[in-house]
Amino acid sequence: MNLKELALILGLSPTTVSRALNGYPEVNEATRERVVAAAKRHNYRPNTRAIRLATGRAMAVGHVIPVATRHEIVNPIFADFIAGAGETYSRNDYDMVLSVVPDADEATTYRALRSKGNVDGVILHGPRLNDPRIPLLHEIGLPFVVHGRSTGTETPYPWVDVNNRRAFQRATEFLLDLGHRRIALVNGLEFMDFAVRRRTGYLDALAARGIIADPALMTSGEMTEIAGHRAGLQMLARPDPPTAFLAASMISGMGVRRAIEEKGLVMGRDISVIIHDDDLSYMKNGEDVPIFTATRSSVREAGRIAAEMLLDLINRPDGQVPQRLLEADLIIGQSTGPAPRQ
Amino acid sequence: MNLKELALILGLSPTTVSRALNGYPEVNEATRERVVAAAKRHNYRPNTRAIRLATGRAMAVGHVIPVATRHEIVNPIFADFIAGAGETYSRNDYDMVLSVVPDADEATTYRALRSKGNVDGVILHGPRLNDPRIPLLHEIGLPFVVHGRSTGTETPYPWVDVNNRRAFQRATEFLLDLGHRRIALVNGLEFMDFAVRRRTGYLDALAARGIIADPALMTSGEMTEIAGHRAGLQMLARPDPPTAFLAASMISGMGVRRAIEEKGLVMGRDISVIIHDDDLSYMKNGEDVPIFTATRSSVREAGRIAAEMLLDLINRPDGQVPQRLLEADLIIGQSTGPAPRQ
DNA sequence: TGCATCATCCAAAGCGGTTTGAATTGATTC
DNA sequence: GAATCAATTCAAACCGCTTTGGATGATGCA
Repeated sequence: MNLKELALILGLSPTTVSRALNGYPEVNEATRERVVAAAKRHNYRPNTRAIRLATGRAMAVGHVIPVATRHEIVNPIFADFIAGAGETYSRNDYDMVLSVVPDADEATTYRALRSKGNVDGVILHGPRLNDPRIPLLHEIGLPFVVHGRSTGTETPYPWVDVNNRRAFQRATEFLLDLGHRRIALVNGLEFMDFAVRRRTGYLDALAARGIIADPALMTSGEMTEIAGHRAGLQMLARPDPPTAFLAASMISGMGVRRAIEEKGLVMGRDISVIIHDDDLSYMKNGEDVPIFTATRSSVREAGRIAAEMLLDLINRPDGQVPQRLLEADLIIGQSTGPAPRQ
Repeated sequence: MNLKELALILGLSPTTVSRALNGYPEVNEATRERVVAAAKRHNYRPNTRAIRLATGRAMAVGHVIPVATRHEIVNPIFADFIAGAGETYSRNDYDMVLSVVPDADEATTYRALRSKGNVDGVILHGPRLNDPRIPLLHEIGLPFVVHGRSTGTETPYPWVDVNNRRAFQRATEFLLDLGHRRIALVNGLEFMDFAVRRRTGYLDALAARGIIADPALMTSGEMTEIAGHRAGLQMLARPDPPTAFLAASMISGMGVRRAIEEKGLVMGRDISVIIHDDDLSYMKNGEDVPIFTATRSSVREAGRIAAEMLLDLINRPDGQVPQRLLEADLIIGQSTGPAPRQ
């Protein structure tokens, strides 16, 4: 069932039918009702491909998932971000198209998406310091929203980000208030912007109390259980081990916990741990009582916001450059306690 | 730069340029080279929207992600499955479009995808017993591949699945061989097909040794850390606790481990644990030495296979109904050992 | 030489919608 | 009674490609 057939059945021109269904004012209300009824009855649904060609809009948003060719890791927060964003897209009749691309080909992918007209805009994931993709997207004129920020990028660009610096600063202050002085940072990869901001927050908090950060207590790496475990073991094996850890994620925190327990120590009593909790649906930080004390910010919510921003940007490109900073909550769980007396 | 402009520049008709670029035989080889060179020079990329309308094919594959309205969980294996499938799509110039849909609206979504012509086929995720989506897709004639199977569905349908029954049977046998008699099953939700098959494998192995399964040692629930932890605690608190656990995933296994450790027991010595390992990139089961003894099957690989099947199905619909059963490896790690003497 | 064949290219008709510009009608105004 | 106007409707162009059905010469063969 297509427009022409429907028009024939109704004894109207395709023009009028199209207008009736799209809510244009220049069509008699009685006619419109007749058309709408007929459309429902024959369950007519306009062909998306035709609409897209006719309107010149893709009615689709791209998410480019870079897969690092070295360490083939897909970011686990991805599923939840997508879930958040997807709801927004569905509501607005946009498609979400995912491109899984070896990170070396990312630039090509954006260019192709643009010139082939597959999408009206994109969400940029995992921004790095001075991320080259941002000027690239500006250059090719494809609307975009960054999930995160990119330190070093001069020209303004749309983003939604968690206040990572502030979150880790607060977490560090909280540990300091509990009497901890040797606080370890098990950070994400520090070419990622968020990781650098977190380190800054951590360092700021230490500096504010006149504590000199010990490079031996700072690592950065993949946010996996394994990496967290390894970092934890290494640091706890030192002659002057930390009494507390800041871990980059739920998952690396679990690795740290495993290291603590392997050493015969008890988390929350001997060693404190604070994680950053993205509030992933399949990786909840406890139900009523949180397992970990955590800085929490829902990545799903971030997805929702980013998607709304992008659709806005696509539909009125003249507006301001939207930017949104989300504050993380500090959730007190069972993994922290006063620093043990030496 | 579009086809017409390029044709004008070359002094050729759009027809010839189109054919030259699409490798049709009826164009002079010299002409083809000239066209290809010009296309590259002006970096012409045909408009996808136009191709789609003209050819009547969407050049896109849909993945419908049902978001359960009750427990808002996004399946964590999703990211890796997508990564596997996405590679295949990119290579074949197909788009992957994700629809995040409240599970109640799933049927409507398939119907709409079909009649609006957004996709040429879909991957069905998370099949249940007697899954109504399978007859639905058959009815509306949208090519599809199921990731998993659906017990009770009579007519043949295309699928790729892990041999879950066999995997859990082997895991159970392995524990039995180690002398364990009280083996607990921390299963996924048992309206999911894979969970039922796993239970069957577990029960088969027990029955083959003449062991009567204890209902108190079987739970099914969300595959989260929390749920695994809760199940572990409950069972260990019994007067006749299990000496071994089978856990449905890496994540629920970590919950079980936490329960074991909270009880002051040591995993691999006091209590054995075997998990099913989907080989998720962000959740590796150890590097050289696996943390958990596990039945392992890469969900990413499954994604790759499913995608290839689907594209095949789309491009020659006359063929056989493809079905592919993947066997899981049994990986011996540190989480299992001989059953302790009572 | 005449005719069939082949290689090469093109005009034009789709694909299924949207949108422009104009036509029709009845009511209103002068 | 003619002119004006608003309310409706429609024919046709268009979006940018693919594909059908020729057209045009050159070549092969009897």
